Amino acid sequence: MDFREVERRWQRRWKEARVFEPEVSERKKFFITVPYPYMSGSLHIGHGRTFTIGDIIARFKRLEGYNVLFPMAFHVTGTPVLAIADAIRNGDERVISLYRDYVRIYEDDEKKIEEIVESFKNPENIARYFSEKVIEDFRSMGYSIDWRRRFNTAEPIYNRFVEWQFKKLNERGVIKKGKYPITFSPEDGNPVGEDDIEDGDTNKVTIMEFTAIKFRYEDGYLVAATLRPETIFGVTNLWINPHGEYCRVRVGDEIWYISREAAEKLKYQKENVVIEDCMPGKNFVGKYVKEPVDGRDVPVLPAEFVDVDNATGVVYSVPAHAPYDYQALVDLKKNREYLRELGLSDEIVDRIEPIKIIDIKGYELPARDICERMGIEDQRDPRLEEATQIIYKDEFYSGVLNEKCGKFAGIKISEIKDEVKTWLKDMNMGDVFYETSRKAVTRNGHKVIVAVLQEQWFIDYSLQWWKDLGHKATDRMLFHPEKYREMMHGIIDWLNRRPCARKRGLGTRFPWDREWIIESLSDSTIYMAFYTIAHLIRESNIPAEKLTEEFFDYVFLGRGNAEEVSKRTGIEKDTIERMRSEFIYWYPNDLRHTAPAHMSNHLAFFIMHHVAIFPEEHWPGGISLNGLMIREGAKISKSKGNVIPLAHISTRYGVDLFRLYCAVAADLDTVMDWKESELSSLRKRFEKFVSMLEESVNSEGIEEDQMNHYDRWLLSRFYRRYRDSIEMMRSLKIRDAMLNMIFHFSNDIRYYEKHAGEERRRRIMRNVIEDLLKIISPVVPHVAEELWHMLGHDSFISLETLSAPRHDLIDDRIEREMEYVDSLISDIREIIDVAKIEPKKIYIYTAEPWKWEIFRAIKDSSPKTAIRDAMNAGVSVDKGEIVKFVKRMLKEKMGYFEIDERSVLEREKDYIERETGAEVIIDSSYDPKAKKKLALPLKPAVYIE
RNA sequence: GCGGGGGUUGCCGAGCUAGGUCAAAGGCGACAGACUCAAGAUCUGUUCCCGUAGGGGUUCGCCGGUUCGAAUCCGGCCCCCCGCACCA
Repeated sequence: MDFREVERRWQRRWKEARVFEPEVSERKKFFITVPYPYMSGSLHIGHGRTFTIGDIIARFKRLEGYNVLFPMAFHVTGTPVLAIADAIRNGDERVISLYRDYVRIYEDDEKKIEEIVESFKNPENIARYFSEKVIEDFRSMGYSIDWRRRFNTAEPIYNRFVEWQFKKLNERGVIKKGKYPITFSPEDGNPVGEDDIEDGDTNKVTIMEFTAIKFRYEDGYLVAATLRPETIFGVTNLWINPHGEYCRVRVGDEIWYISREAAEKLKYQKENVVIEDCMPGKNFVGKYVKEPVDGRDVPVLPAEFVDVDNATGVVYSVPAHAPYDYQALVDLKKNREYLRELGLSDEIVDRIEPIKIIDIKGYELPARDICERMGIEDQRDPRLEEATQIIYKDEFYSGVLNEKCGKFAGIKISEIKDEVKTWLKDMNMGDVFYETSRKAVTRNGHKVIVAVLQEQWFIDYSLQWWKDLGHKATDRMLFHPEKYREMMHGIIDWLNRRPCARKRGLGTRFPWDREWIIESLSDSTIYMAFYTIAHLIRESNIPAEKLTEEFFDYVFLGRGNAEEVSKRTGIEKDTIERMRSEFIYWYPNDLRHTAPAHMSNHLAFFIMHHVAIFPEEHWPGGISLNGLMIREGAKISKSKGNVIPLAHISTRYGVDLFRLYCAVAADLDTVMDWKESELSSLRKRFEKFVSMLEESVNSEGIEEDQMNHYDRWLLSRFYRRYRDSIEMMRSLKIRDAMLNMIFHFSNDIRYYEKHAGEERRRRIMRNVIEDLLKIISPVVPHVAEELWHMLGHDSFISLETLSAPRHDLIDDRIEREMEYVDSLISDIREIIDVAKIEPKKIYIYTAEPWKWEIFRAIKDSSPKTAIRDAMNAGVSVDKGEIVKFVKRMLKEKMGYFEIDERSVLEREKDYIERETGAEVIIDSSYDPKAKKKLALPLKPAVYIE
């Protein structure tokens, strides 16, 4: 078979006959989506896996009788396409050569390639060029996509849809504007992402929220930052670095004293921050500040461990619970000379005693206890970090605030921490100060700090009602593999406020603030709804302006009426009604197939946005996922140079072969390793399988009354596999189904041929070929279509429906008999091998009838009652013999199944002789080694000479 | 750190949600035989260890437990992978 020719022919005919363009009908429907690809380049085999699996599912659903919609569109919003166009415009050689390579996949003429890449200076051309190519690529992969419904995410009609989405979200009160902390580089004046940070990929930088507590000092506050605001009740003093530089800072109408570094950072976190004047840290030493809760006076003391470049550069001391504080205090008390140098009296430190505010089992005074246990003797000891971690963890989970903590007394830290924080803020005793989790610089060596965006639009996923709905949907949906359901629950819990607008990139303008562009993950959440009407918008040539809020309200939510909407928008009433019914018919999206990488963003938003906007009956039906594809053990990436473009599949491998490989190489949820060697061995086996099928096309099947025992065996095997495979496909065990139907069944065929010969194999295969082709057609549609037509059908197998499995042909007995013979043959082989015999004659002895009687009697017995049951079977044989026999049977763990051993052996005598190369004699009275008595039911005794 | 997943015989990889029929599917690799002048391809067999009669022994990350019986259930430990937001 000329696979390439076959692929092209059927792709052409599918297109001509519009077989994958489903219409609204009475039939049950199935709406499957695979996320649209991002159009910044061409797609490769790795992407191909996901789309291929999606297509296999779509095609299988058609076989099950569903009216299947599988649409596709193109994602172009966001910054990457823009960035690429910029780079090409700026003559960035790396990018230009990368894009030359991409274009070279499709074009031969170097001049033309140059022209095309030149045109990429305009980002729209990039999107357009690759969209067109992807359509070709997907067609060449045989994907059963309805292309009438395609669109790209930068089109005006789609922008209108995204605007509508945001208006609906706003109705629900989840679109908010406010402050938002991000990592930021003051020198670059830009936000920095993980990619921009030195070692950001390996050593993550997260944003920590410190509570800044205001201690009254002179005309303002000395502001100390802490991650443990609940310890404020145990504060004994403040620590300041005497060598640091501290500033008087005007923050709104307050005066704060913090380190210079902190002041610089604060400018990016609060409005109206002005540094007024700076002084050395030691100026503060020995002064007293007022602790805000009880108004106690506490001293400011010097400490070397205080880092002016961490948070506010001022920390408060809780020596009872913080190892650093405890140790610093101990050091200070020991070091009188140092005190004098700084002009401090002994008394100021001697008066300080740790205030214990947390009760916890196993500690008397936690900070002291841990320092003593670890043998820490100095505040510069690096193990203090570890000690802090230990105390923090223990206190957090099992510590309880004691009577010194006012209204928080008696509550566990883990339960009260956030409340203390809010309380401090509400009482204006505290504020928030953000700091990075570690000192970080950008790749150009610029300092990374936390900035707070003051006017950021975001979607507030933290709302409880919303999360509740998300969980509810997650509980009802289908997840495959099932383990992702748990993960989704976790992700929904973790979701928080998320910025949804940016200043740059392609996309939809923010409806209430045209300077902003809706961020491109937020515009790709409920777009499956848009597929249901996209082709009608185009068909009727409806301009984007007419796609108003009330239009979408009616079509997607059934609000208002068509008459009115038609009048207001000028869109034909019929068209509007048609769109409404199209949406009603196809929605919800029954299955979304994609890769697990999208769980925490796309898929979570997919669920959340649906539950916020749509009524329950239109919530997502399910999510299925397949793992990554790697190649020869390595990640597939342009920089590794191991990319195989999707466009090369057809010529280099063959599309059906690729599809089959995707189906069988790995289970859906595991990583698939593309190995050239496996692929070539798969090709050989597949080609052989196909030509074996071709041989049967013109053969005549075998009538049922003409069938022999081997024919029935093969049909039994086939329909058992066919029945099982349908179930496997239903539960998306595509790999198991195909291994079963193609490879395991091939072994059956080979076995059959050994018994019945090649000619008869061709004929018996004609009996099953149509059902076989159907079940494998989702995976290898071109070959299946070709053979289907060779068999004389005019219909498309792609639109056929599965026949019910022939349960009447599944015959346990006949299969057991063959197993029996084969296990006997392998026993004989083993004996020959172990005993090193040149076999001439093989004597086979079947078990005596009384053994069968007992076998029958104990078939349902437990091991404990088997002997008793055997005794009661009424067999007149020596009791000792019976016990010995039953014990052996128990050991063999033989499953009960009754066959007439002797007649099976007689029938298969020739076969056994052929396989063993010796003469076979059954139940002879010649028994020189007294083997017969060793025979068990289903396990004959053997003597070889 | 938080959340999710996993460690299986030379390698890859099923089985482990419903414990026994599991020395454990399948593929790759290796070995032997058939075919061939030869190579390749194909087919057949073998591929944890021992064994001159179909048997025995030791395995499924480590330690322990439940059970007549565990790769499969429970507890602890070690190791590995993935995601963690303003980025598609």
